[in-house]
Amino acid sequence: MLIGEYTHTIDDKNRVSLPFKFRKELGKKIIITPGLDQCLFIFTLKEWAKVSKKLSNSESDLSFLKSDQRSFNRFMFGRAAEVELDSIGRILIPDVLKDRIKLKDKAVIVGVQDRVEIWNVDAWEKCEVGFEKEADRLAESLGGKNS
Amino acid sequence: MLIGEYTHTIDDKNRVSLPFKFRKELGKKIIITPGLDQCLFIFTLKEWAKVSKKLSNSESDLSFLKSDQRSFNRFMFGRAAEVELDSIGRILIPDVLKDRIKLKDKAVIVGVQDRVEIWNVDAWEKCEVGFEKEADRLAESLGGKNS
DNA sequence: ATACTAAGTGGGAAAAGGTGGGAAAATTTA
DNA sequence: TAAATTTTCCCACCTTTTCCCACTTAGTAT
Repeated sequence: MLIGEYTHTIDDKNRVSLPFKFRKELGKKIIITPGLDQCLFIFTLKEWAKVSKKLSNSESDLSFLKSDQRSFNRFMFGRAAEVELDSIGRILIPDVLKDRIKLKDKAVIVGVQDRVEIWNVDAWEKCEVGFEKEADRLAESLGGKNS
Repeated sequence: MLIGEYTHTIDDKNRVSLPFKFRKELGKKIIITPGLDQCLFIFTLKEWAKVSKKLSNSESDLSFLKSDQRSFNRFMFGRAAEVELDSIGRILIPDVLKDRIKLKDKAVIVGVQDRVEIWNVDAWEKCEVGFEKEADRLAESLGGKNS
């Protein structure tokens, strides 16, 4: 399971170390895509296979017939990239994606169960403040659903 | 069952001894996460497996499509860590979590049935005062719901 | 009272993990 | 085709973490 939060440097060659603890589970190649809430998603190849299957087969197999679906799939697939880790576990973040979330020289790398998220440092901090305010409400609301 | 309250030192390497009485039940590895009410939760791996399953299985498998779910999962998984006890029963508290509840050089470690909680000393004392005042009302409220 | 044990605290040395940079390879451009 | 720029691969450094050993304090028994 991918869990935990790390702040790593993006060097002048656009390289970022993926946290050592994630590497075994992520494998040698990963898929990086635009994520929701102004972050990037990283999936294992296996997880990506599931996700992309789910995204296409929502109701009909002909997902391109639904306008919303078309838009969302363009968003996710259109700028997704398969990226290989170098010999010591670093990846290159494609420029489109880097610019999208305004990454500078630091990035926060977060494990969220089955996926990894990449965040702009400031955006992540704001997000964390939000969690703390909302945690009780979210817990109550999710607690209610599952029980 | 995990019960009792202990005050232990946090040394300059962020290490804390888990109370001897908890060690057998906790095992060699534990999961530490942000908790509700400004404390930290410690789960056994087994207990964590249950908790994380509950958190992920919303309705669809693509839990990242739901905004509340994303937030809460970032809150819980994003700052969780799997931590191994050293040879004499100490754990390292990750900086993010230590800062979150403003731990200094002492921590209160509390057994609460299936989990252990870590508290800032002052916060715990306030909390205790609160219990004493509220105990009757809480008892009524819980008694009413369950019976 | 002293010695012994059990549990918690502290610190130094070795290893791990993250960062940076140079040279080789590849690609682009003139 | 050659020069220039970008990308890739590999090696080296350095900080942080981990591991191990020793000390301290409190409780207990002889």
